[in-house]
Amino acid sequence: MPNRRAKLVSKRVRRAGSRLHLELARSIGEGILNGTYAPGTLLPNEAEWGAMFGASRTAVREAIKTLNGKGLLVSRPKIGSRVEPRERWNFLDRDVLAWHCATLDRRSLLLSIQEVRRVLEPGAAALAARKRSEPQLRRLEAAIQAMGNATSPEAMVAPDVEFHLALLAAANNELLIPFGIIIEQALEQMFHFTSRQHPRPLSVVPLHQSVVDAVKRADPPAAAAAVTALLEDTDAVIAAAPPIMTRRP
Amino acid sequence: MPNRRAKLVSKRVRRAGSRLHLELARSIGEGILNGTYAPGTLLPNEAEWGAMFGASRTAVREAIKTLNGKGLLVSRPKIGSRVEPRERWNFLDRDVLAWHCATLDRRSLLLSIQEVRRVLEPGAAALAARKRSEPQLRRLEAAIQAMGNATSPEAMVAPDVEFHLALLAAANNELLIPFGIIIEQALEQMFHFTSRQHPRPLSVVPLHQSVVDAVKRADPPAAAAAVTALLEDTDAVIAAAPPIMTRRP
DNA sequence: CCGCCAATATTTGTATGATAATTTCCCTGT
DNA sequence: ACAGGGAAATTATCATACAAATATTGGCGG
Repeated sequence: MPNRRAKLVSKRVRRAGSRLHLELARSIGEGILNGTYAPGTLLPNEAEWGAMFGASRTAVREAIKTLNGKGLLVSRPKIGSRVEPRERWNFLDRDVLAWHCATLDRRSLLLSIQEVRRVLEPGAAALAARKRSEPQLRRLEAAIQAMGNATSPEAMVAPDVEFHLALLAAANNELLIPFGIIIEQALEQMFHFTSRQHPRPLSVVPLHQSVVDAVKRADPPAAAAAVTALLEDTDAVIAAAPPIMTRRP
Repeated sequence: MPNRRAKLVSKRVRRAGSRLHLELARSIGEGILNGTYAPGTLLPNEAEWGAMFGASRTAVREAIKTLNGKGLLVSRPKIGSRVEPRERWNFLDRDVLAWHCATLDRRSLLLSIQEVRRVLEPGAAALAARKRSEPQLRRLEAAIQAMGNATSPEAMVAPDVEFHLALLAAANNELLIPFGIIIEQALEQMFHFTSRQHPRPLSVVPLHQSVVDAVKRADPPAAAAAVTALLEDTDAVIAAAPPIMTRRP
């Protein structure tokens, strides 16, 4: 009975609703993001992964294909799969960003994201002021209204995200859309970051409203300035939070 | 003899060096990008794709996994694979952008890209002026030197790309890195766009140099302004090109 | 001793067929 | 009319075999 594979390697209890190859991708992907498998490293081959996880080569291959598409690794016959240098990683991919978040303390992540937002969002707002359509304006106003209607802090997050995604969309440039996921991450992380204290200053709704006003009257510099003010508000919240306790639960 | 599959559907001659599943991904991906399969459409199931291309279900599944990772579609049992709405598509993925380029005329693409560059690159340069390291400065200067040494127009493209990627890297924010793909596409397309005429004005090297100067002396506003000047130069080249003949060969 | 070439071994790539799991859809019973 | 259950379609996973690609190794000749 030659190659009887040890079946007890991992008593994997598959969570319902979670596909195996997604779980494998997450597991391997997190290992890459957190440095267990550094760039340039030659990963275990497909058979070994399969043995490790108690999964078939098929499932492993599908996971690897997924990671391949995210720029985390490349595979070649006779060589195996090698971790790509970080500059090839697609940090604007939803999963990659999530796995990255799992390895970074929340404050650093937020600072890094805010930096990008300060570069991107004012410019996007200026574009929106020039190119927005009527339905896009309505979408912005609906988001603001939903923010006003929110009764609890967590009910505020979704409309806030929606507002910023709507603003990106109003810029009418599809190449900007992928940046939306970092906004989603930012606001979600902000919510957890400030959960102990007062969630957001009461000024947020007027601040958002002034963005819409500028966009509506097609005033790009004002739109950019209004967004900048909004971001400074967020920066202030981050800066005011206790510098300790930035690890997630 | 019930379901005898027609084997002669496509006399596929596989190009050397191209893996089958990559070819399938490209074929399906282009179909999605060019609107053959609109968002919300239910795609043929895996067996049907296999029959269409004369490939096995295995290869089809790997292609689908790839597209899945790029946000172009989602698959669910009993349902099949459905094309996602455009806002989920990851346009900052190398392949997606390439497939997108194949469906757009070159001028529109360039205008769209330049719009994003004007939003992001000045800000990135300002960040670089504040946070660049010594090795990053050297990388910038090496790129400029290579540009100066270029004898032919096509020899100019690579160092030009390298310069802008180095500038992005000098901003020291990994979330900006994926954006580099757009720059690569932009400069490559620019090269083809202007291939008939004088490739780039002779002023490009000094313009790049002034960016490095500002970054070196840690002057963020000047760095942003220098990059803006560089982008305006590119805009001028695009505007000056003949408005006809924007289709690729 | 060195360089070239061919055999080889290892790993991914593709094919095939079978079974499991998931979820829509319809149908039946009340 | 409605709830619940079963059938059907499709993806998900498994197992196995073979093909293709390529780094390594060993031999051969100069």
